Amino acid sequence: MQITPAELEIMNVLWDQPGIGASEIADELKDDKSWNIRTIKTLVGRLVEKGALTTEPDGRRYLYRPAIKRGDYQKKAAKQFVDRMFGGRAAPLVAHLADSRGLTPEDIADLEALLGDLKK
Amino acid sequence: MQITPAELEIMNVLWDQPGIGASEIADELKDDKSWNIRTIKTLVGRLVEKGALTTEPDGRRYLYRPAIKRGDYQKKAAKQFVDRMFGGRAAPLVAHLADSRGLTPEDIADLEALLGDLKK
DNA sequence: ACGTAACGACTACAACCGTAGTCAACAGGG
DNA sequence: CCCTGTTGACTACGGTTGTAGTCGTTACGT
Repeated sequence: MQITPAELEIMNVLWDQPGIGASEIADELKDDKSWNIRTIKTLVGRLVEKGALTTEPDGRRYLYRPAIKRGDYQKKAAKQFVDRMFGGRAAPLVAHLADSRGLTPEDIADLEALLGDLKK
Repeated sequence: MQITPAELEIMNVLWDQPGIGASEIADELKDDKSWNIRTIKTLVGRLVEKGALTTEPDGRRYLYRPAIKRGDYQKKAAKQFVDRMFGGRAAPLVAHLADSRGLTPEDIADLEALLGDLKK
């Protein structure tokens, strides 16, 4: 199941607040993206078609919630990205992030802890 | 400059062997992708249009080489990916990779070295 | 010298993506 | 009770992407 960047914005809102309707999604996004409510409904509709969202009737409308877990999707996408971009090697990716200051001190601490676990 | 997944395959070949022609690219890819030579030429043409490749006449044909450095592109793509997928945090990405066995022991060693540098 | 094969230039075309409009039904405010 | 706004369903449409075909030219083998 392929989720496009625009669709991912919708998924992110619903992963944070599962079980809301289209207009609540629009409220949530209106500060970042200037999307017409129609656009949001189209994206939601496509996600439902793809099976990425489940629907639950709520009176005259639907409430939506993700059919896949955020972590699962992130894991798959991360693997795919590293494969395509770095031939499957993760270290160069982290090196690039470090180089572009994409790593906060917090990230570095987290990574250290993670590596400690991995070595065991 | 936007490079699509299919185009990236071409770029990867040319980053490894800059200055080859379309049929050499096809040779290089024929084991992994079953692409018609026409398809490859279309992709190459689009990359040239976009300015991602430079051309150099070689008799009756062209030789191609990347106009952008692999590392630069990787860095930009990595940042964009982490922003979209993980809200800019790198640690969760690495955690997912670790979880899906996307990290080789070699990666882990590299990351350790990298973190050593970063802490300084 | 001639046919074949390879080259670049141009064209094709369906699916997908971003962005939105139309339509008919209905719910709620005055 | 009627108007207005909101909802889902369906439709639209230009641009991008993947995948390739056509055409005219030219180099090379025989």
